Amino acid sequence: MEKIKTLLVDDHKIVRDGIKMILNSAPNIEVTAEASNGVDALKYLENNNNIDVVLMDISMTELNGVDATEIIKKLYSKINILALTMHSEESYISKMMNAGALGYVLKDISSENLIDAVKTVAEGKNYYCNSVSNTIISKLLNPSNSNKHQKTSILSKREISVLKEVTKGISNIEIAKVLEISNRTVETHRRNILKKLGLKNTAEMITYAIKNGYVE
Amino acid sequence: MEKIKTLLVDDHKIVRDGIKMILNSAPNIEVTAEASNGVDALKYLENNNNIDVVLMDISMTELNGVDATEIIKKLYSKINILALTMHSEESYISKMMNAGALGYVLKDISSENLIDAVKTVAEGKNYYCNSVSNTIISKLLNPSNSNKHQKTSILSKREISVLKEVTKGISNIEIAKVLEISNRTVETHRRNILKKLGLKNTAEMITYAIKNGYVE
DNA sequence: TAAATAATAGGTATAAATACGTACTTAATA
DNA sequence: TATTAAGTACGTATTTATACCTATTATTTA
Repeated sequence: MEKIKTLLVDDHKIVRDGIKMILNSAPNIEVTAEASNGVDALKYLENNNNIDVVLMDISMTELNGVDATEIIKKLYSKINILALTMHSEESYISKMMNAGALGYVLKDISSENLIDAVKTVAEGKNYYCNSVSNTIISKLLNPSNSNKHQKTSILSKREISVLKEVTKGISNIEIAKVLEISNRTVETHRRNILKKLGLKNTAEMITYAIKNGYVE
Repeated sequence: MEKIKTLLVDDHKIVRDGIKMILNSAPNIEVTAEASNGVDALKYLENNNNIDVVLMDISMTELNGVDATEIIKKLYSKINILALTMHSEESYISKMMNAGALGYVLKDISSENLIDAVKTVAEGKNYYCNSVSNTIISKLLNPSNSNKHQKTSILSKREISVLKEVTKGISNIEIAKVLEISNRTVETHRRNILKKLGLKNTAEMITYAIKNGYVE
């Protein structure tokens, strides 16, 4: 039987090493390559045509997992991607699935289930670990519950720029200078951001931005 | 030769599994137990007297790595603790070392170096991975460089309480109600926090609080 | 014991953010 | 083509936060 060839993408070497040992212990899975960020992963895929499944972390320097997933699916549609991350927030899940991931598992998964996940995704099927599928199901059953977070991706490009500037701790007037618009426009963007996300002030905005990966 | 008995504390099962395989592959190290947070780690140590080295993550629910380290060193001074985390910020390093950790390594460490680290710490000696020792050295060479972060721990208890409330996005008047003090006192605390940390507004305060582990 | 710090709180003033309404232009879409 | 969303911007008013200053009490430290 042909082994499933995987590419591990995670910025922590010791985590890669550990997962490598776990997957290599499965008879029909092989860790063929690894990368510490999205850019390195893309470089590897450019030069090699032997990967079946990519295990992708989300939080990485250089190129994050969501964007990397999107690019990989565009360039190499046959490669299946399994998100392997510590983020259980719905916004991350939907971002990764929209980007083209087939599966989504958290890092508190057991070795056995991780092996299952890789096999399932390799067959082109979806795989979610329990807590992730619960999140998805509760969203389907109670969509109003998740409206607040759903609207995350509804932020426009300009609003995201403003949000990023706000987290730097600079005033509207300074933000206006950076973005080359009026400070009144910055105010309007801030108001719309708060409205869209159901937040009420700077403090909530920044907590939101950090938790949802708009900064760092 | 007697094996070094270790306790792994990390909230992600797959990470524990991986590190377990790495350490168990070393002839004189053995992963004797594991815990997913500080509380569970303490429970294990209460009932068992067989651990030489604790590998401790920092960010965990229930009881974080810094506090857990402090408690373990007080109760079981013979146990040596190695911090194993993704945080390279100086504030985390000094917090863990002050709490009583002997070593500090990042999760991008190689398997070989991790095994070295465990052996070194087991002998009661300090171990730092390269990037960590560089951070420490640059601090010694240029202390002014780190003044801003040094002052972290200078926040008083009350100031920390206020800081935590601020990150919730509630107003001074609401914070005052929660802490049962005047809103003018809250203002004073906020002003002192900003002054001590060299920050200038709510936005910077929240970014600071999140990055330095005061919340979540 | 003298000095410093923590925790408390008020006066007064300014700066910044938020609320709500309105409005124009352009591009995308039903 | 009519409508919607994005991006721009202003008027006015209110609420919050920040900037100074001062001050009392208790505790800690030099």
